[in-house]
Amino acid sequence: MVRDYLSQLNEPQREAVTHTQGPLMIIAGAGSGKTRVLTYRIAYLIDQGVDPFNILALTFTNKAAEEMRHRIERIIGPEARNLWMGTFHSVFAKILRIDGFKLGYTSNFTIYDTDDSKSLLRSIIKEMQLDDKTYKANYVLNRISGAKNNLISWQMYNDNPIFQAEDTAAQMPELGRIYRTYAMRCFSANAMDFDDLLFNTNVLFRDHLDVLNKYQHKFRHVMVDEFQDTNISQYLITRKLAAVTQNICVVGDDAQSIYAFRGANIQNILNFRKDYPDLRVVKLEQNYRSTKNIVNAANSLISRNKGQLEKNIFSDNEEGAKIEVIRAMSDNEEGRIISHEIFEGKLTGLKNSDFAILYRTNAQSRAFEEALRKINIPYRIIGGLSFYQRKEIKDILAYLRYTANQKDEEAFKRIINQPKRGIGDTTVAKIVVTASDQGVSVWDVVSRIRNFFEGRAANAIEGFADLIRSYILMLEEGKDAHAIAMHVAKTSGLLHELYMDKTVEGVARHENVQELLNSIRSFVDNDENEDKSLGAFLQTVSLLTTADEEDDGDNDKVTMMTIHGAKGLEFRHVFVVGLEENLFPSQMMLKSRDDLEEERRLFYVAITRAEKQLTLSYAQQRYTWGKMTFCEPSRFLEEIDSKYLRLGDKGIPQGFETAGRNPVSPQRPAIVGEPVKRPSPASNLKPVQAAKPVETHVPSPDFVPSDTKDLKAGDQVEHPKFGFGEVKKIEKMGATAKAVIFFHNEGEKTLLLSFAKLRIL
DNA sequence: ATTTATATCTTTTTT
DNA sequence: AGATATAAAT
Repeated sequence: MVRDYLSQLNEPQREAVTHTQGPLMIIAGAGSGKTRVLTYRIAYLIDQGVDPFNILALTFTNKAAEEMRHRIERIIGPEARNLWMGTFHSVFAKILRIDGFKLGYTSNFTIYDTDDSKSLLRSIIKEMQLDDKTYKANYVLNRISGAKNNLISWQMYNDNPIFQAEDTAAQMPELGRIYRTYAMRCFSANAMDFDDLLFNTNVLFRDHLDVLNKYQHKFRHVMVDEFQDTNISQYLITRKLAAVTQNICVVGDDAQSIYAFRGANIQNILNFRKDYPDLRVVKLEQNYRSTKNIVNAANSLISRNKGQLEKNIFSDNEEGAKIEVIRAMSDNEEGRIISHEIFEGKLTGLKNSDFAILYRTNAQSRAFEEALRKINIPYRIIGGLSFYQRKEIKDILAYLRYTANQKDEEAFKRIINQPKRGIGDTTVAKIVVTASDQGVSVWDVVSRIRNFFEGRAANAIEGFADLIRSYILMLEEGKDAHAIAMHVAKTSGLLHELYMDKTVEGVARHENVQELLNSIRSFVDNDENEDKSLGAFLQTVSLLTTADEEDDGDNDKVTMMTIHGAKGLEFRHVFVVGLEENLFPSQMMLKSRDDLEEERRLFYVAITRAEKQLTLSYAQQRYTWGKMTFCEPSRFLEEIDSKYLRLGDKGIPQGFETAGRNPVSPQRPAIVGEPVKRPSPASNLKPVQAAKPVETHVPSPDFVPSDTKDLKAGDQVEHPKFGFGEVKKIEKMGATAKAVIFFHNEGEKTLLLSFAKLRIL
């Protein structure tokens, strides 16, 4: 049966949907209707008689999977529930939960997040008595992660002299040993980090052919979305799964590959051709999303990258408005201008949800938050400090993790003295030593502490052990995740501690915990989750994407996120902000990987999110690490063919709180001097009309920050960014002192004096 | 053993 | 500016 949805597709799209037997690669340009094709393809497979149970679809975020599942459900009905869909990590975590025992893991293994991994590495480095300044946990983790993503085990790493040589050259000859210890510690903690989920799946399929066989026959059709962002480890898993049926379909766009930093490999696309000689390739080249102007501008940018897969992205949409380029004096002004533009856009009938602000780093969101709040535009931030990374949440989760898995060393370290129960570092160290001396686990010592220790600390530990035992008992009785979490929150003392804390933060934290409990309840109440156990919940939670977090139901909000988070989304009007050299392209990326092309692809992704309107902005100065720095416009601004651009005729927003703003304090005479010379941008890109510089404080030419140690209340001061103000009070805390200063233009600020660039007048 | 004060570092993106 | 680690004081 051929449903009418096929008639809604163009020729290549239809081919992508109906080519169901044998390997298929879909090169899907930005906005080419990829999601629609994937959805219909699955629906079509089911219409052709394939059981949803036999279809595996790997997506980039869990949210994307859920969304697709719902779309499919609308076409083919509730059968869609049986599809296997999700991220690589979540699908293979599920498989490892079932079959991981063959590798020596139990089904309730813990998933270590990046923080856990780093913390474990830090303690290993310390134990090995290595210098933690040469061996940075971050770097070490990256190195190990890179190895795992290329399927290099710690044994192989240590056997291969090339790695030794590399590490010695980098002054870190002990990396191999660290890798070894790390891997063994994770294993004995019954824990896997993110990379292990993929690595161990590979090992499982390599060493246990019965398991491989089972899944090869189960998944008769395998589909991979965002194929350009898969790494070798992921690729090999899919290749193995599809080895029998050869029914593998990958969808990707080399121009949108932006995760090489975490091991993604565009080579996969090329390898794919070699691995499947009778591969069918379909190119989706028509962009349905954006105006001609935006599509052409994006093409003009991306054509600067070498080694593109050949394709010709075009649009039949209207010509559309030109891309607006805005120059702002400062990061704060950038926020003001853009919030103002959104305000104006809404006057023309657009909704908040039509707008998105995209930036390179999460830290950039601050200026926009402030500006939007000021004029009462609701917004939503995706990413950043995620809900599940907050301390209070991680504490509760650590209790739950420890209840599920007493070998979880990181969880143990987190909760043993949280809330305070008089068990300090020395006590913990004693326990750990005893455990390894006796050749038993830490939990063995803790749960039978009387056999080893007595005294004050032993009492506290006994109390802790009893607590945990009561939780384990609930787990064994088969109580669901919510019942256990509720009990843990109440009896651990965490909730009570937060309840007692009446500060603003304390109340917020208490609410966060309540929210966590609610979300556990909805997990348990959700009929789509068949496994309601604590273990199932924990695994789901640790693999949540930042994009997965629920919103509060009010959806008409301006969206703010990093460009990485924006993949797969589209908005009517997109602002790409912070287009400054060293910020975007990121200095870090250029320094560590020397990869301008990936940054350019990132910019390409950002641009192609826009449907009708695109605004690019950069600031001339910006506060970073408490210091004001001058910025140069990003080279990317020049890389777009200027015929698609309209250079800022909109310097500074009129009205709002900026009116009447003046660099000169009303109480002080203007300081006369040469106009401040700003370093002229190396770029030849000049806005048609210079922005009026009146809006921000221009520091006096002879600005020399005074020694602030004799600063006192009542002093008049000048600050290069905030302008003139008066000191309200000084808060001294030992060597660190803070000054509360009322700035005439900016209001009250609290400055750390060791950072503050203040001039006493 | 725990709390508080001081010193040091960080610098990106995310499963 | 923030977090986190170390040192000193309670």
